[in-house]
Amino acid sequence: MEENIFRPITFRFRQLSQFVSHTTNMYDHYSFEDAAAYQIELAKQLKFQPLNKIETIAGADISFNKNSSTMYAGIVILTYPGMVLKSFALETYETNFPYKPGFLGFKEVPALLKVWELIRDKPDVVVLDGNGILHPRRMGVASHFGILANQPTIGCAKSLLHGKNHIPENIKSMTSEIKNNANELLGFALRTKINCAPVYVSAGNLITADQSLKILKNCIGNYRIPEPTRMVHNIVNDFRIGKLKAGFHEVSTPLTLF
DNA sequence: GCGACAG
DNA sequence: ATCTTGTCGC
Repeated sequence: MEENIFRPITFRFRQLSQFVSHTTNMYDHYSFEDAAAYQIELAKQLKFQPLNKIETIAGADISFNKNSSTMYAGIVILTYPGMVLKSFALETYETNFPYKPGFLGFKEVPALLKVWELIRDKPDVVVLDGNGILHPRRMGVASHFGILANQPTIGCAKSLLHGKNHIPENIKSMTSEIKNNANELLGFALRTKINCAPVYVSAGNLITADQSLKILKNCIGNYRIPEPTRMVHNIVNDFRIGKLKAGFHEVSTPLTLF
């Protein structure tokens, strides 16, 4: 079998170990064309299988100053379904890949993999701020992270990137299916709070669509944004403005922070 | 060609 | 995503 010389060289060495030892984003020089091809390759590795025991759940997110290449990445670990904050990790990372709809993973995933290394006890599942397979190439940020970290993930986006759905009833926990042009079910709109826009839930990797939805329903608190995402968003923001420091943090004092 | 478009 | 004041609605 000879090697295909037209295969972009960038496909050969983009595994987890290639990211964690670096401080800057190895995707920075990808063209959008190569990035799209890479997403299609990654999508072939997706697996959707039931998760049996879920005792901890994580939220992962990025914060950054406008026009800055410094990303403030964070991951929080909560009990499930208790939603009690146990620990969190924070780290900065340099990225120059621009934001473009459909390519969020290239901007955020390398930074998230860097913080992921700091987490002592890996959670059973990670919720990402964005989509899983609810994506034109089935490779939203949650699926992208899930493949490279070989970790169960769920995508939870605040607005719709791809697909069509009917609006879920204006009742807490109501859902509606989201399908693509080929009429394939890719995710759900979930009404987390009355009179608020729904969030969009999809499987990332190593989990099923139905289970992703069921889990996120158990993460709804008194806000529109489900607890794992809401907490990590608050924490990475405090990290960005200097109120929290990089590193791994255990939360000894129980309960209601943030 | 036109409209849509996660964070 | 971030920058921001007031304001409408439950």
